[in-house]
Amino acid sequence: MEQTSFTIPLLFNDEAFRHDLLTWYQGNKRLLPWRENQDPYRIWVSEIMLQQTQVDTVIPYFNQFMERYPTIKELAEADEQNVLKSWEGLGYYSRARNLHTAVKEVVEKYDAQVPSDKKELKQLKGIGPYTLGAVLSIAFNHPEPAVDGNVMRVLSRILHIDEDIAKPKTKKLFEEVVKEIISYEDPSSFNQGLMELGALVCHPKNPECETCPVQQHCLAYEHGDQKDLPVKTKQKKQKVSSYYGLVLKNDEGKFFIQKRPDEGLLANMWEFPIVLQEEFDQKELVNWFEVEYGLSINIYTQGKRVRHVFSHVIWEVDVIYASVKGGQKSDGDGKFVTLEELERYPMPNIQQKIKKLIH
DNA sequence: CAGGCGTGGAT
DNA sequence: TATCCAAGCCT
Repeated sequence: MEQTSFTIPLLFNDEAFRHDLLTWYQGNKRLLPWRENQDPYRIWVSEIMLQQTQVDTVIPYFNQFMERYPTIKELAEADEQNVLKSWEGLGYYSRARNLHTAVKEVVEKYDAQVPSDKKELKQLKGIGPYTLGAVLSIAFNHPEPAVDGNVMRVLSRILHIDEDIAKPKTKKLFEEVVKEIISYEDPSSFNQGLMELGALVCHPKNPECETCPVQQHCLAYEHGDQKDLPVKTKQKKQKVSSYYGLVLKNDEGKFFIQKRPDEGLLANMWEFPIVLQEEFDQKELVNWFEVEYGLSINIYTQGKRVRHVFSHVIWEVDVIYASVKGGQKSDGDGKFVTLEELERYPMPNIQQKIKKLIH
């Protein structure tokens, strides 16, 4: 039997819940860099970085990003390559490109002021339902829901909602729930309090119910089945793809790298050339490279296999070392650079692994 | 809607 | 090692 709507139980004391949550949050919130003030730009950047990324991972990136791009205008004027370099290692790189695009739009259309208007904010690249609510509530104190994984987990337990949180439709349900119980006195602390509770107390596994500030409001705790909530369907297993990765060095000791396409996986990041093994056998590599790049290479050894797990695919890259004649040629997005120059190019972690094998 | 889109921490 | 999953968005 599918549940298409949800009504908050009459038993649920939303006023007492707000009070208990806000009191706990006030006394237990972490001191985080993006909580130092309410600068909408800082809140915005932090929310983008925090998408699917843990707080401890974000902190150093956020601090360096703010040091390098203290204001919207400075970010808007930056080269995308430098923005990606600042994002290097953080993952989901389209976040950085979308943020850069959005910031430029804010400079042009809104005089470099982050719009507090819901419709204007929502139209910006990279701002979806969650980030919209987060920026509106945290930066502007608007009573808008900001429903992320924490909020769905916490509220699914509190209100005993067993809808599959992996389904888009379920998030809308939680947004409706939050609209009904959010604090109009302090929407910022309410939204952050729910997330903070999810991060510090109401863990996915082994929730610390005994010390939970809203235990008395929790239906799942009352039922004793908090470990069965939230309901979430499993993700599919990643498929493995095998590649050859070519570390090419010319007579000047420079290495060949290229820029990836402007969309798809690792868009606009740089890499040592790779090719699917199912498309070209190792015997065909020399000819393939000649045809594809117009360069004659000489393979001299095969190195280690590098394994890298992405969110949806696994790469196994056999590293091939080769020399190349001449190599001043740099048509397309490929070029020869020294190891020192290589440091300036944004490269994803899989490529960093390959780079470390150079000796 | 389902699937593409990174990385690292926790168990 | 395997699996989940973390302040999601885009197409």
